Order: sequence, then structure tokens, then C-alpha cells
Amino acid sequence: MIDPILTIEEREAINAGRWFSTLSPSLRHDILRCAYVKRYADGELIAARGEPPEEWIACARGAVRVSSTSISGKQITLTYVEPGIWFGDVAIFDGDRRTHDAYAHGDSTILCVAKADFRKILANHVELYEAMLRLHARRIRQLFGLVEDLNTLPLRARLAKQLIHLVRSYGVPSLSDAREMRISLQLAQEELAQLLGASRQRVNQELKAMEREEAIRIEPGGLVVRNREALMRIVESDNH
Amino acid sequence: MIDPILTIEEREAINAGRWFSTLSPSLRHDILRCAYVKRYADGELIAARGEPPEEWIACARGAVRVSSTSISGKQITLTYVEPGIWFGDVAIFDGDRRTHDAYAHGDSTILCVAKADFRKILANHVELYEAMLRLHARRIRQLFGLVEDLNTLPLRARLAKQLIHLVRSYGVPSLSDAREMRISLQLAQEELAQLLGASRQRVNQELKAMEREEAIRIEPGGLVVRNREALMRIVESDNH
DNA sequence: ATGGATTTGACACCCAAGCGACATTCACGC
DNA sequence: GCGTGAATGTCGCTTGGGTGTCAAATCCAT
Repeated sequence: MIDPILTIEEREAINAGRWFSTLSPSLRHDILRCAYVKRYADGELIAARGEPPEEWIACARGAVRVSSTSISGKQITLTYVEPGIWFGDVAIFDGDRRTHDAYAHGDSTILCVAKADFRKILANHVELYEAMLRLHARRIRQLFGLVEDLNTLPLRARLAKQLIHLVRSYGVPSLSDAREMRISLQLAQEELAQLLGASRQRVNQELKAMEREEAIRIEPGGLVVRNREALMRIVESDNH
Repeated sequence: MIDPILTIEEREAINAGRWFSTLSPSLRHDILRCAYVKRYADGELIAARGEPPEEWIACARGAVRVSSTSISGKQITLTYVEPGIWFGDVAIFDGDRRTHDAYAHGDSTILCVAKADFRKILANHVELYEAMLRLHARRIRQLFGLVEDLNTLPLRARLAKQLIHLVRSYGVPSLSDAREMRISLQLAQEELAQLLGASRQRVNQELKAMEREEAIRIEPGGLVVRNREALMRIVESDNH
């Protein structure tokens, strides 16, 4: 949590964000003007469920694991926030407590806007209202999809879907074969399991099956997607 | 779909809505001024997934079943919208298609605001921006909770939770014993199962078990909650 | 290198839940 | 009444997925 200045790459990640980049230059400027930087080491707690919300946050480098621990003690992960994505706004709008814990996954940098500053910007830019509503609408859509998937798809299909999603967000060309994509986000199988709400053993079993079917390759340093179409076929056909 | 005027009760249901009633009188007036009434018979389709969104909707009488059919043909129900609740806004904000089908459950009345009128009201009332964001924040919170429950709780606990929710929304004092509450929303066990994403048989089995434990009573004409605390204990203890 | 910790792979076993089948009850229209 | 169809109550079978366990592989710090 030192060095209050973003690096070039971090700044670029923020500016390239799917949502942020749609805002007008003047609004972007006002947001960045009162944002401050925080840096975290791997595994550090960024915000805890139940806390009163103090800031609106974007990931600038690394990743933020958004998760919660159920009463039974079981950890479940909602998502990994990639660079350029903003979060933590829900609690600011309804005035209630934080819904989830947020941990740095790998050394990470985040950008924060204090609640009061955020409200000030909102007051000056109706555009931000529109944009926040768009952001929320997207999120609600994603959650609808997730609920539907949890209700209907078997683990195998959900895993395939998650891999497709991960490769879209974190995919880099593989070293060995440029037509293959490696998922640069370092996820232990245990963490992948928590993201799917399943057991580690089961996830391992399905990954191995997919490897046999030559859809993916399991490498130290990350999963490699060899055949995206095969994964999509699994999603489609499994709920035939 | 006749009679463009709300009855007294319908009007009251709208005005008593948890969210709507927090709006300023002038905003409420502007919304109602350009709203129009539609009436549907039991089972009629109000809006279909994939359609372009034309209006913002509130339930005024009866109930609206918000559901979707997965690729496999399985129906799953997200929620039953009770009188006084507004919905259908997500698609308006992100400009995409409708996420779900909406059916009248029992003879129902809805209130609609055309997309263009809605935007006009937004332009005149910053208050509505704030209010919509609050509404979305609530919805996202609910969905977070649902995802977590789906991932961690066994059917038994989820069913108990759903019953508590239903009795809060639709509970009326029981005829036989005023300390008991009847769920006035007429739900076949099959429909309850779809709401939980489970099989009808399984739901029946758990309902019977709860009846033996004297937490509920199964009556023609609706479930009766005899002991709400017992249900809450099931939710708590089942994920010990 | 070497020894411990973490991660991965592969079992066996058990339980929750889906599914098909069928009997029973209920509502209701004639 | 009686018959028809829908909703409900119960089986038993099968399967997806959790849990415990253990061995192998990998990673690292000394």
C-alpha cells in the first residue's frame, strides 16, 4: 500500500476497461482526479463482508477475488475481478453493508474513490447515473444467467462455460502453440472448485476428462485451452 | 386487457409498494400520469424472453411469474412478482433483449410505462435515477443471496427459506387459527418445485416431512405455516 | 540436493436428488 | 351419481456429486 501513482500498464488497464472506456473524457477525468491507489500483496484482505462501504473500487493490476464464507464455513467465490473492472458500488447505493469479502489474488493494485467523492461526481454528471444503471443491468443479467446455470447445468457443462469465460478474460497465446490459449490467471484447482461451488476432487476429475478429450491441457502455470469449440460443444450438448 | 382504469385496491397496492412509496409525490404523479393498465387472464403471456423491451411494468393485482425455459426444455421460475413491485427495467437500461418470460399467475392486472415515457420522466427527475439504482442494488443483493444459497444449502433448507419468504409476501391469517398464516398465493407443488429448481417429487417429500414436524400444514387452497420459528430453525441448523 | 508443504490425481464409499411409474385423492362438469 | 383430468403422495432405481484417504508430483527454502 505504498506508491500512490499508477504505473503505465495499470493506467492503461483502467482506461481500456469495457465499461470505463465508454464514459466521456470529462467524466473519466473527474473520476480519476479524486481516485487514490492502494497496493496489496497476494492474499491480503481488501474489504470484508458486513463492513460499512467507504469506497468504490476498480482493479488496476492482478485480480480481486470476490467471495464469501457461508455459515457452514464453506468458502464460495463469486468471481475474479480483472483489471479495468469496477465494483463495490451496490453497498454504496442501498446504504447497507458489504455483501462479500474481497481478497487480492496475486500482488494487486486497486483504484479507490471515496463514497463522498463518488456522490459529488454523480451530482455533477447525469451521465454517470446512466452509466451506473447500465453497469448494474449487465450485472443483473450475468447473475440471472448464473442462477439459471446452477439450476440446470451439470458440473461438467458449468466448468466448460467457466473455462470459456476465463480464457476470454485472461487468455494469452500459448508458448508452445500460438493457436492455443493459456489462462494467465493462476488458479489452483481448489480455487476453481470454489468458483463453481463444487468439490476439488470433482473438478479435477472433469478437467482430466476434458484433457483426454483434447479440449484442454493441464500445465503447471495455468490451464491451456486447446479447442474452444470442443468446450462450447460440451456446454451445448450436455444439456441436450 | 379491457378497462384502462385501476380499481381502488389495485391503486392501493401500487401506492403501498415498498419501493414506490418512497418516491416523492410529484414523481409518483408523473409516473402514474403516463402509465396504462393491462389485464390478463390466468396463464397468459405478458412478455417473452428475447423480445425487445417496450415498457416498464408493475404488478397491480394477482401475480406475475418470471421464468425461463432452459435449452433442455426445463422450466425454471425466478420469482413471483407481487402487487406493488416494478420490474422489466433491466432490458430498458442496457438496450438488450428481455431476460425472462412473464406470465400472469391467476387473473392479473399490470401497470405499464412506455420506454419513451420512462426516459422522459428520468430526464425530469434525478430522484428517479437514485431510486432506480437503489432498486437495482436491492435486486443484486437478492441475487447474490440466491446464488449463495444454491451453492451451499440443501433443498430442505432452501424450501424452508422460500416458505418464509412467501408467507412474508402473501401471508394472510389462517381461518382455523389466527396465529397461523396461510400463503394466499396458489402454488401447485410442481410450480413450487420450479421456483426452487428441484423436482416435484422431492419437494413433496420435504413438505410432508415438515408437516410431520408440525412446522406447516398442507391444505387445499394453500400451504399454512404453523410455526415460523421451526422453519427458521431448519434454515439455520440444516447447514450446521 | 533434501525435506517439508502444497498441489494434483485417483480411489472407494455414501448420500442427496432426479426420474419413471403408479396409486390416490380431489375438483368439477355433465 | 359418474367419469375425466389434474394435483398429490409414495415407491424404487439410478446417478451426480460430496467426503475421506492416500499416493504421486511439484514447488521451494534452507
